[in-house]
Amino acid sequence: MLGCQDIKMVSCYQDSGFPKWGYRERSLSVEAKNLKNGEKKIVTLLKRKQNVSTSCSEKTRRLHVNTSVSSHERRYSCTPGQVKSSGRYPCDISSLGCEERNELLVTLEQAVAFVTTMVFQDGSSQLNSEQASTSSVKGVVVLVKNQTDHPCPPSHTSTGYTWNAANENDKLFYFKTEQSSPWEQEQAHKKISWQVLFQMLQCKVPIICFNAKDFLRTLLQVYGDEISWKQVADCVVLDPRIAAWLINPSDTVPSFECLIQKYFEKPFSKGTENTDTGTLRNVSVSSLVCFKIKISLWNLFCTLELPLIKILAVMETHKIYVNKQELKKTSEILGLRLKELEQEAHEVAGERFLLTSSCQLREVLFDKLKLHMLCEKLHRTEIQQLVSTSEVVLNKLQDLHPLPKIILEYRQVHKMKSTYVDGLRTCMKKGFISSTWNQTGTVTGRLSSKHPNIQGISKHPVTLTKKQYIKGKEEDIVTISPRTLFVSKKGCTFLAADFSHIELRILADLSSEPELLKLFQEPEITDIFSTLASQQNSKNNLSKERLADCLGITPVQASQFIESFMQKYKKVHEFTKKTIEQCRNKGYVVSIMGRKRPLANINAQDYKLRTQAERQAVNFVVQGSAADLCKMAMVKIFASVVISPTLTARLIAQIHDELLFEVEDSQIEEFSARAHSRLLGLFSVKQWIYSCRHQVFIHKLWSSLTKAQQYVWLNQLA
DNA sequence: GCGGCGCTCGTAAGG
DNA sequence: TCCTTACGAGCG
Repeated sequence: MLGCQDIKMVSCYQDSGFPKWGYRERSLSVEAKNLKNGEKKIVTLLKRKQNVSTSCSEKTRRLHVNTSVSSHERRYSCTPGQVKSSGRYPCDISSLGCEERNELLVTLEQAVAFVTTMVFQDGSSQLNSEQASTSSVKGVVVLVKNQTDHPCPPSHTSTGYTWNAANENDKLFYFKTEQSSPWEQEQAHKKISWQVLFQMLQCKVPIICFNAKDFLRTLLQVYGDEISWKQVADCVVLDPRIAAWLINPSDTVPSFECLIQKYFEKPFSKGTENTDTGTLRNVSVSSLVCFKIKISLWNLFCTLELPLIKILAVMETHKIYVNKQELKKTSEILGLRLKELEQEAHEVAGERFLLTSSCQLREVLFDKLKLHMLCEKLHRTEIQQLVSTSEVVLNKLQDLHPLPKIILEYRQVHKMKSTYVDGLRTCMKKGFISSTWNQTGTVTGRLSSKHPNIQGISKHPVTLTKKQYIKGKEEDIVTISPRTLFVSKKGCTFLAADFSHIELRILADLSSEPELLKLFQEPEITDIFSTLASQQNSKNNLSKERLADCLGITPVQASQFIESFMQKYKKVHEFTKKTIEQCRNKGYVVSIMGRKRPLANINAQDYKLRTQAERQAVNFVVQGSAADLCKMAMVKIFASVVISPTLTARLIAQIHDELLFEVEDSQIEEFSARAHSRLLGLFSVKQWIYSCRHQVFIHKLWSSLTKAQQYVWLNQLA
């Protein structure tokens, strides 16, 4: 699988606290005179190797060419400056004199790549901490790759690496981000730091960093006054972790060390013992990582995932304000309601028990009341195969006893309180929240968010039917809608741009079923259709009369509709069969943008495992492709805001098929129009909170596009 | 004996 | 169906 056409990324790093780094016979001592223990740790170097195969060299070189044109031009138009602390010594830039600082800035202009690593207070770094360290950031180490010659002579076998990790022209420096010294000195240091960073960001030379998102976010947090989010959005970052995840989204890479383990300790190509790895394995001080991205993933990596890093970093630095008073009030109201429900439940059950415990509830419902005797085929739990107490089961038991209904309401209210109200409060600092976005947390290519999980915030309001919460006020209906707890900044509005039935559309396209595609061209039918599709069980027979009634069409038309519906099923079945077949042959499936998911169990003996893998394969193609499109939309809309001199709209969340923005009221029209034009109207843009005060922008849908436009769109992405 | 910690399980929200 | 996060109970 990993042949010479692979793009190679090579990284050298220091895995002990020892303040020097070695590289094969060339072991270079770093006298970190200006650094403290923890700061000495890190030297990273990551270098892209030039491709060897002529047939793909064009492709692999693209990033290099694209990103270094400007610096390349500059490089030959001026004399390289000599920075005193040349190369091997990570000098603290605060110790530099005025001239030396200028020299440093000149050096930066000539760089072809930067490799950065954050160092934390506790002495750990981005390379040896398990995950985003909770410890605060102390400083940043930067390696400036400054070679004017070609990085590596081409080699013609996968074993013939020429590791050219350290170049004489490379510079290494360090700057603090924490406040420690007296104010004036601090300001001076801060100034040079952000000048350096400014230079790094705007020169469009790749910044290579493990966990690059955390790095960029920190920059925005520390230098937020000096460096704008649009500047950060403009830089070029590379993150080996993302690359590893693209190669196989299933294996998690918790740390840089794991990355090395996976891509270095193992032989690169089967059968041949790499002489370089053999040598290097013996070098106990440093390790190397080499990971590879197939050509097929390169485009996805560069056009989608890398730009996303910056977008997520910017999103994480945006403050989403929360209505604190409302939060407190609703928490109390919900708490009261829970108490009431608890009491009611105890009364009807005839005993006290813990309502939140499914075990205890099971005892009451089935051991004591024997309700399962009166109802057939109740769903069971996954592992222990006990009768479930899930919503579905409770709904079935509703008419047999008053308890299930009480439990259902209790659960609803409890979920609301614990997750959306109290949970949100624990994520808050000073009246606002910022989610953490994980780009490599899913196997399907989706994003995930946590603290709080903004993607999981309930859409639907809960209404409390009980009264007398507030004395004297006979309020008997209170509705609580979690999304309204978020408040936009003054003079701004939350706007949501969302795809409509994205996965179904993708299925239509992938199964290339004309009947199905046609359905999307009739907007009125679309909704009903999708409702039917989601509700319709294969067993549940749909009569043409009922459908005719439902759609307001004649039974003849209805039966035609049903036929096309069944036709769709047939085509979809063919699609799933084809997908599974491909997966069996290749061992993996791909999405429309080339995202991969290997499925080891696809050829398993075990029926259960095999069929699960089959479902996963089909699901991946659809869900993964949808994720591709949504990410693409994100990148495009974000970019259009970044290049606009006027727009200030902030992307604040992605809820899979929906993008949430905070837009200045005066810019709503302009923003909507731009979002719309960028995506050929695939999005509808409307106010986020679904209390739907007014529709801001009426969209054109996919369905209203011509076939040609649809193809343009899809081809653009493919 | 008790509380903290980490784990699995069940449930339910998002898509 | 599948894939996420979050929460609480219960166990060791």
